[in-house]
Amino acid sequence: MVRTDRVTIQDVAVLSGLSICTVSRALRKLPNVSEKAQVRVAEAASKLGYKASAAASRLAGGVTGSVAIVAPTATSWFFAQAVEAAEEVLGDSGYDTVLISLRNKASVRRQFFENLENFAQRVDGLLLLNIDVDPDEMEALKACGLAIASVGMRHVPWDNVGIDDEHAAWQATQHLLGLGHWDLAVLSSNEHSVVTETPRFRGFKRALDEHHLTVHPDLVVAAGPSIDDGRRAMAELITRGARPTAVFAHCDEAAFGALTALREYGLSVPKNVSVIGLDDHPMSGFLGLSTVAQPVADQGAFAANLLCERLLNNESPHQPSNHLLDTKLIERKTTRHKR
Amino acid sequence: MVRTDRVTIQDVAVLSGLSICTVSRALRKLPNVSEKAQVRVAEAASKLGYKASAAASRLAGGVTGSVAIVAPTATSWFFAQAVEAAEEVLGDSGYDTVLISLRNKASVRRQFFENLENFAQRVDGLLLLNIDVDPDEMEALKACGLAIASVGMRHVPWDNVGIDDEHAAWQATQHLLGLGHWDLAVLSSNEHSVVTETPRFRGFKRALDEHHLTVHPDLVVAAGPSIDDGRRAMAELITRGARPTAVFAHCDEAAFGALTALREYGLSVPKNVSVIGLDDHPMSGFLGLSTVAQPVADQGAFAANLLCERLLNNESPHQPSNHLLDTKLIERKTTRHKR
DNA sequence: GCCAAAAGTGTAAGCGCTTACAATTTTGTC
DNA sequence: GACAAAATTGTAAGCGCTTACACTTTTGGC
Repeated sequence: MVRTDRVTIQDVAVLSGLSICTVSRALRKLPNVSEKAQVRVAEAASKLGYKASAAASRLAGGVTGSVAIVAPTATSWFFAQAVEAAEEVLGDSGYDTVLISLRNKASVRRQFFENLENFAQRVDGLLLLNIDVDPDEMEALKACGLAIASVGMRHVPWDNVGIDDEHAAWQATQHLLGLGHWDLAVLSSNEHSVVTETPRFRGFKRALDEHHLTVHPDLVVAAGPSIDDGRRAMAELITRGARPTAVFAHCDEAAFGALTALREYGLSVPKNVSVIGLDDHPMSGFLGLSTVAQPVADQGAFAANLLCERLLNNESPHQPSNHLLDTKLIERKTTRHKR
Repeated sequence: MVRTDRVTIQDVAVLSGLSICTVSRALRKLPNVSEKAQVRVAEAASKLGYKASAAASRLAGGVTGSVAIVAPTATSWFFAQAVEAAEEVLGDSGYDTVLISLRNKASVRRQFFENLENFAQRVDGLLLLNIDVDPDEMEALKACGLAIASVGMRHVPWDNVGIDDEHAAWQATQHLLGLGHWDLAVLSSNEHSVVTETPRFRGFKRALDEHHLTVHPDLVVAAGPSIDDGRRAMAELITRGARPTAVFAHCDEAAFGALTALREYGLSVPKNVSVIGLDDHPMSGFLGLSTVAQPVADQGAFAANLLCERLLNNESPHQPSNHLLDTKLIERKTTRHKR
C-alpha cells in the first residue's frame, strides 16, 4: 500500500489553531466547546477532507464509524434490496457499511458467532436481517456490546422492523376466499420443523376459520423458498390426488414453482386453479402473479434509521420497539372467481 | 461499551516469558522465531484465549483490513452474486467487505469520486464491478493510492476479470444461425449512445458476417437491461413491421421483455420466433429461456483473489492482467429450428 | 471592580499492537 | 577454541485517537 500521508487530527489542529483535544471534542460535538471553535474546526476538517481513523478511534475507546449488515445470504432479491436501502441510510449518517453474508451455511454462521466478540471491535453496530438466532447466539449478541437493530425478527431485545406475516397471509387467503374459493391448498414454509406453526400459516388458518372452513391436512404441504421447492410441493399435492381450486404459496418463489407444476400437469391458471403468493418478488409483475406485497427497501431503511438513532444517543436505555410495516394485496392474473 | 479487561499481548508475553515483540512475530508466523518460542507463545496464547485487537493491529500496521466493493447498484442479481462471492474470498483472507452502491445515480456517483481520496484512508483496496469510468474518475482512482481490481471493465490499468462479451454474443447468434434462422433481430444495449459499438453487438455482427449475412438496420433496436425496456423494444420492432424469425437480446432481462411483447402480439415462442438471451439470469431456467451463461460468482471470486494477492505483495509492481472466463451456450425452450 | 463558579482549552498519558534497530545467542569454519 | 556471520530476541518509538486532569478565560452577582 502506498500509504499516502494520512490527514490526521493533528493536521486539523494545526490548521484550526487549536489543540488536538479541542478538535477531537468539536468533531464529536461534545459539550464545552465554544461556537467559534466548532466552526473553525469544522472548516479546517472539511478543507482537509479529514475523517477520523476508525482503528485509532476504536483503540482509544471511541467508535469505528462503521456498522455491519448481517444477512443469511446476499444473493436473494430480498436481502439485496434491504441491504441497499440500509446502506443508503447508513451512508447518509456517516457510517460505512460492512457486509456479512452467512451464505446459508451453518459453518459460516457458527464462525461468525464464535468470532463475534472480536468482530465487535471493528464496528459500532449490527443490522440483522432475518437471522433467527438460537439461545447461544442470542447470548453472544447481547454480550458483544454492540448496538443492534433488525429486520424480520421476533421477540428480540432490540429495535425491529418487519411486516405482520400473519396478517399478510390472511390478506392473501382472504382474497382467495372472497373470489369464492373454499378448497384451498397451502404451500407452507418448512423453515421450522412444524409447518403449521409459522405466522404465515396461522394467517391462512385464521382466514379459513373466519369463514367457518377448516384446514384439510391433505391440502397442506411444505415448501422451501425456492422455485424448485414450490414445484415439487405442488406436484406432490397433485399426485396425492388433491384438487384445490386455489393455492396460497407462502412466498412468491414457491408460487412460481407451483405455477410450473400446475402447467406440467395440464392445469390452467387461473382457469382451473387460482394461485397467490406473498412478497411481490421483482418477477411477479412480469409473470402476472397475484400476491401480497411487502415493502422490502422500506424495512431495510427503517431499521437502519433506528440503528443510527440508537448509535447517536447510546445513553438513553429505551425500550426496544417493534415496527410492523403495511402489506398490500396486489391482484394480477393468477387469481379469479371460482366458476 | 463495557470494556471487559482484555487479554493483551503483554499478558501472553509475560506468561510465555518472552518479549512482546517476539510474541507478536510468533503469532503472525513471521520468520526468525525459534521453534521453541513458537510453541511457548502458542500455548500461552491459547491458555489465555488471546485474540489480537483488530483496532490496535490496524493502527500500528498501517492497514485497515477492509476493502470496498463498489457496484453501480446492489439490487441486481448480477451484483448480488458477484458481491457475495467476493465477500467470501475477502473474508477468508481476513478482510472486511465494505459495500458501496452507487445506486445508479449520477449524484451518488459523483459524490463517491469526489470523496474518494478521503474514503481511501478507510480501506486497503477497491473492487470495482462494471463501473465504466470517465477520464476524471480514472484520475481519481489512480491518485487514491489503493490497490484495485475489477470485474467487467475494459482497458484498465489494474487486474480485471470478465467474459468475452463479443464471443458470448457470437455464441448466441451462431446458435440461432445454426438453427437455420437468417432473419435475425437484435435488442442491443443502449448504455453507450452508439448501439452498434458495444462488444455484444459486434459479436452478433461477426456471426452474421461469417455467414455472409448483413445486419439489417430495421432489425436493430436499443433496449436497456430491464424487462420493460426489452418489452418496449420488441414491441417497437413488431410495430415497425419487422418479422424476424429469431431474436438475440443483449441480456436475459431484455429477452424476458421480448418474450412478453411477442406473446402480446400473438406470436408464439419458439414456434413463430426463437429468442435467445445472454447472462443466464436466475429466472431463465424457470422460464425456459435459451441463453449464453456467464459465471457471475466466479468473476467476483476471481477478482477478489487478484485483489488479495495484490494486497499481500504490494511491492511487486506487476503488469495488470485481464482474465476472460468462459461462457456457455444453454439451449432451452425458446429456440428451435426454423421451419 | 472583585471573586467564585462556569466555560473553554491544553497537556500528557495511554489504548494494544507493529517494527526499526540494537543486543544477544547460536552456528559454522578454520 | 576463536571469531565472524547468521539467527534469534529485546528495546523503544510510534500508529491516531480519547480522556482525565490541569490550566486559562469568561461570566455574573454584589
